[in-house]
Amino acid sequence: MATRSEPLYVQLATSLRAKIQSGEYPPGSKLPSERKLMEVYDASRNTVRLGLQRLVAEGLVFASQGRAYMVHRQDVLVYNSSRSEDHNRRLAAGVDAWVQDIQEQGRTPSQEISVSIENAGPSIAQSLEMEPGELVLVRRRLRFVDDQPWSTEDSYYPHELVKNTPIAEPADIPEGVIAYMASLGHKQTRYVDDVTAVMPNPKQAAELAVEAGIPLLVRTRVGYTETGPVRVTITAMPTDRNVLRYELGTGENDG
Amino acid sequence: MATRSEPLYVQLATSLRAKIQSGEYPPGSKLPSERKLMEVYDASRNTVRLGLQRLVAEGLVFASQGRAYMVHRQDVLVYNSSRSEDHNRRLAAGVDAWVQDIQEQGRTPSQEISVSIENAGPSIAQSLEMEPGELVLVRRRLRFVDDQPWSTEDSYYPHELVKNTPIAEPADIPEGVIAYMASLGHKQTRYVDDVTAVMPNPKQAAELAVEAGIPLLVRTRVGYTETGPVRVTITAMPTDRNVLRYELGTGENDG
DNA sequence: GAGTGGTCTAGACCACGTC
DNA sequence: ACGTGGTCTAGACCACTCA
Repeated sequence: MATRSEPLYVQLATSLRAKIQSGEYPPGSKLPSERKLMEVYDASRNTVRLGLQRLVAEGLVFASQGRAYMVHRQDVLVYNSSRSEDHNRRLAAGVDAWVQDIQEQGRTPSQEISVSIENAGPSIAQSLEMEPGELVLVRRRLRFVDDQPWSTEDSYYPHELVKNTPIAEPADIPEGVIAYMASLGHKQTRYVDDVTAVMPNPKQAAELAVEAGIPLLVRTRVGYTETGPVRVTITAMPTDRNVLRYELGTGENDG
Repeated sequence: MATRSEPLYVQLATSLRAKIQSGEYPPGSKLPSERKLMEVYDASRNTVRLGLQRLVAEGLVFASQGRAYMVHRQDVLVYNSSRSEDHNRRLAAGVDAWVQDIQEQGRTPSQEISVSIENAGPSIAQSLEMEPGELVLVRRRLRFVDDQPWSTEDSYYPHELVKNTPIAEPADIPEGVIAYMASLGHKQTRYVDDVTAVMPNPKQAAELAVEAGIPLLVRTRVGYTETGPVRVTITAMPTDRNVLRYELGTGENDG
């Protein structure tokens, strides 16, 4: 099977992985300590750590100082991306779509909002069809579920469009930003989402409290009115607690 | 800023990361060797490796035996998920939507198909509203772009629905599976996509030739006819070469 | 063959959690 | 106080790539 024999630390990882998947170490349980595993697998501590690290990188287990390695628990909520800008639905609820999605799953959402004015970077400028360096208003939201950090959502607007409006204030907008912009004459009629995933950088890892080995799902949404793009929203969601959902019917893309 | 001073290997990673992002080590270039970095940062080899490993885990650089660490190149293609089941478009092209997407970006797509009959696992069974253990036909596709592995796509069908049809053969279906199933009386009218990301397990990493630190984007699509689900497709795409796109218009989700 | 990363050992001390 | 993981050293030999 293997060309030679596999490295010791790979064997150790394979062995522990099998025990986790078989239920010998169920979600939430502790693994034996590194020193214990040294004896069991007759390996040095560094080798044991290499093997454990592999499981951490797969997102199977996580470690923290002073405590034993623990098997990861899954607790995933669904964020329905295809209806998240639904105008009627938002108005009926009086809250934003994410808040409603989370409440429907029996959880308590909250968010911290901060607002700043920045120079558009190259990618934001391109999406908004502006020149790099032009002013954009940035609305950053850190979202919590049951007081645990859950996702970040950063929206970029051309500054000219939203200055001196409630959008430029760091507070909730009851009817939602989309509806408010429509009342200003900027009614968004089309959205393009690009979805990818990255490993968190240190800043993101701290902000969202993600364990090592958990990727971030990144959705970049550009909102268009009849005349052009007016908003870019970048949402970052740790995949150990989020699934992004799109519901599609036939006929909508036949044009 | 930091509570104390940061660990040496973190400082090393931070320093190298900055040099990569500033362009001192551009994409495709080589990093100094581990032994060289030992001198520069006055650290042991293990410590140097810890720091480099951090950059590998972020997907910034990759390593392979006998060669220097190299800064990762990006080469990303777009897969437009919202139109991928578009009936008219598929018929016009005579090829499947993924093939058309790739060709439109000036690249050469190809795929290997294999077919098997399996017992449905719990998650597949639930999606197809079957009992676990009932027979499903599995159509696995390994997709290539310019002869490089690009993504995998595994489709699951209730065996009763497709046995003794071309779908059960490991070959291309010129008009596409969706159109063929429609001609059998199973016209899919609605799709639900769940998107998440995972770190590849060893098997996936080998099959798709992904470097360490690159997450896989995983799309699970369930296709429904008027009477119920008839197909589950799981697509796995390394995020260093794929972006998933959804185009949404207002009105489509107002129900 | 020289240089690279990959694997591995056998120690040491520190920081943190739990008791 | 004790056990846990976190950081770090100073070696060694192996496997692979490239000139």
